[in-house]
Amino acid sequence: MAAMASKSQRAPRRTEALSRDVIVQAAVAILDAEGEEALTLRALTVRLATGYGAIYHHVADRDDLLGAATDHVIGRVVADTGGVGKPREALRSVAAGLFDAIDAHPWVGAQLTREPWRPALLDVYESVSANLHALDVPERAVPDSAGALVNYILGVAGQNAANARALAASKMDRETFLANVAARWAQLDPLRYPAMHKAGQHLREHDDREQFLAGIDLILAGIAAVNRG
Amino acid sequence: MAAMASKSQRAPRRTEALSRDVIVQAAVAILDAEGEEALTLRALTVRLATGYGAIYHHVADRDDLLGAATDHVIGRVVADTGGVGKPREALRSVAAGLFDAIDAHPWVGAQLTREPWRPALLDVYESVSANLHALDVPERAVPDSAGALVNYILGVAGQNAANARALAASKMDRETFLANVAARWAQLDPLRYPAMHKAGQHLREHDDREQFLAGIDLILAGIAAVNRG
DNA sequence: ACCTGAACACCGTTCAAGT
DNA sequence: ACCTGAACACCGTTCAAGT
Repeated sequence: MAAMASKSQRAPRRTEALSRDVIVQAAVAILDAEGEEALTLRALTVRLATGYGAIYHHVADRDDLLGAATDHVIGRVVADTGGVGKPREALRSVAAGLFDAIDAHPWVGAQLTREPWRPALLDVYESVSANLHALDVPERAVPDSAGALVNYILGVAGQNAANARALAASKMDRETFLANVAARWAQLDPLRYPAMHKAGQHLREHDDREQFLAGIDLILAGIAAVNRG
Repeated sequence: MAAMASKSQRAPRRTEALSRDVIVQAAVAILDAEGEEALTLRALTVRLATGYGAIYHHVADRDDLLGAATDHVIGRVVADTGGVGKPREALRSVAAGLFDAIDAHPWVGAQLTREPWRPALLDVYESVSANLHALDVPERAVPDSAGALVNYILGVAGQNAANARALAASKMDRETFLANVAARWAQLDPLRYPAMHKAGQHLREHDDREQFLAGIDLILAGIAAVNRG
């Protein structure tokens, strides 16, 4: 009743000061809860109880915000895992840490690829290169080797993001979604698509994280083999 | 003058029938010329001299069209290169063919990752798996090995797309753009980013396509090494 | 300096109406 | 069956105006 007394009541406004960091955290929360396309400027103004201009005062545009959110998630992963243990273990743990972060925040997978010059990926490259160096990979072989690892990680990251989007769009639970994918593959013509047909039959026993790490090991074995010869 | 006689003259309409294929080709032309964000429904109606409904009659929505355009570009690459020569050469030539297609149509790189269940990627997986099989990779090792190769290719594809977008946005020519990237890397603190700092100094001698193929060879060497042991 | 929110230009998509 | 194009719901972004 009291609220109705004055016409055209304002929405309650926030009292604490806004900052780039507060905005980035709100963006991450929206992205985690509802995915990339749910991150609209309107949704942000509602969640932060503020106006458009306030957000644009701290952030250049939507892409800048998406990039900052990605850096926010990836930054600590690399810092926490890059220098731990022997180089081979450190490499595996950077990779696993990235996989887990992208699994928890699938939108990061799409974003990492989109703006590769951002700090997030720079840190990944640097950490991978440093560990390869520690593994006694010859200096001139480091860039190609690091590129193979990082690009592989980016590929998996992108696939994860796509899968998460598809899973969300399907509105099925994870179990039935995977069963559906397997069924679609199994239905493929076994003459035209023998490998995929077969893969459809074995999807149950498949673990994404294990396969990801197997790929890392494969590439590390390749790096070792090439530099031995 | 004659045109002015009747008020509210209609835009000239196409005489030939519209088809999904004609629409896909127009989409590819727009994507190649101006990039992904230039592909608007409005731009399509103008180019095809038709209305929105005509397009939606042949195509589910914008994502469907983007996917069909990707299949259009990738489909023939795999068909043309997958079965040529010895398995190792066939594998290299599928990879190189994909690289060249993505280099010529950078938007494909972003799209391939976005909808991985589409025919485009299915064909790639199948071709890679078949050639690994022909390389005598043990059956149970094929999925992980194919995954490593395909995800690596997708990672590079995504980077290529991002680079093309950045190059277009910068409005520099390729030469000065690369020089700028190199300069930015070279400016990085050599203590915090020693590897990237060094990479900035060698970017001139760097060939993306060579590095891509070096990565393929690295992974193939890894596959061979893991299955030998 | 920091914030408000109406207004602008532009999307993808729909659908009643036409042939 | 195939096509038209006004209309709708919704974007990101701007900017005159407020504190």
